[in-house]
Amino acid sequence: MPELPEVEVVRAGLERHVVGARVVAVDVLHERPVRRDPRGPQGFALALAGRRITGARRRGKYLWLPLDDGDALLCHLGMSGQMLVQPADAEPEKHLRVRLRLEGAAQGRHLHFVDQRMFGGLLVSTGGAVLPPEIAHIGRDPLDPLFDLDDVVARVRRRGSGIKRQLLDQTLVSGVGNIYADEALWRARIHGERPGDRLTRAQVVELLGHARDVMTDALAQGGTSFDALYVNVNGESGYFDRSLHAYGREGEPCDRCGRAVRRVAFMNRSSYFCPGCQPVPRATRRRS
DNA sequence: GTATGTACCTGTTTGC
DNA sequence: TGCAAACAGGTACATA
Repeated sequence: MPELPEVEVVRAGLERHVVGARVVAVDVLHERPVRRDPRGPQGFALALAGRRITGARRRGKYLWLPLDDGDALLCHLGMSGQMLVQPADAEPEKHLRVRLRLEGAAQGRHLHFVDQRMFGGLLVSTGGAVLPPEIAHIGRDPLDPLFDLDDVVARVRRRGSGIKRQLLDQTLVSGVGNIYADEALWRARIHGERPGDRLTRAQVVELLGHARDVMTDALAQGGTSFDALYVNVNGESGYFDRSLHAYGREGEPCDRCGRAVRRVAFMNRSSYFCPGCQPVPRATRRRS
């Protein structure tokens, strides 16, 4: 389940393996992953053909490959997306959706966009080499040198929404997904349903620091992986899941206090927290 | 602008 | 054994 660390691993892999390559031809094998490109599948393929890849950049969970004409190939991995650099004669993956045939720096190789659940996608962003306009609304992530901590803290403390929902709001702070939100909240000993406007400045600063740290730690280990869906650009799985304290640990003892980790429904998914270290706020206590 | 809920998508697991 | 429901969850969009 790609979050910021996994996307960064993919970005770094693409930077190493495909920058400088020219796209010779594009095969769109399924239309859904290019649904956000207004040109349609054929227009998408035509817009990419002949272009040279000049870089590999990222903001939050989005990554893009700037092209030599000032446009960019914008990519989101969604739930199950992969970008794989493969030999030209490689057997196509079961869920191969888009194939870019490359020459030049990646002579004889293909870039495969593989995505089982197809929440991810690709599009050619007009004039998007520096920052695709399609993701101009996405906030900077905590690993970005220009991340404005004071501004984010102030905005969090102005809203009454639960702090976990805010952590997952990519316009506020990007890159944090369900897994790392639960881990950062566990580290900060804050329950995800605590309203942002009821937290102190120091608490929000500490929480965002933990969000940054948990993603930095994951990045150092090559990203998190829970199943075969996530592999990096060379097909190698990450293994950060061994270091998780909250996510996916329902019923297991908290590593800090020993209380059983609980799971609750949250936004059509799950939240994991320690009822000892992360007390449920009073206003929502009756619901749990 | 804020707050909240839901559709999208497929493979696997769980329950009857 | 077989089928249905639940589950995983990031993003865009709708609604109030």
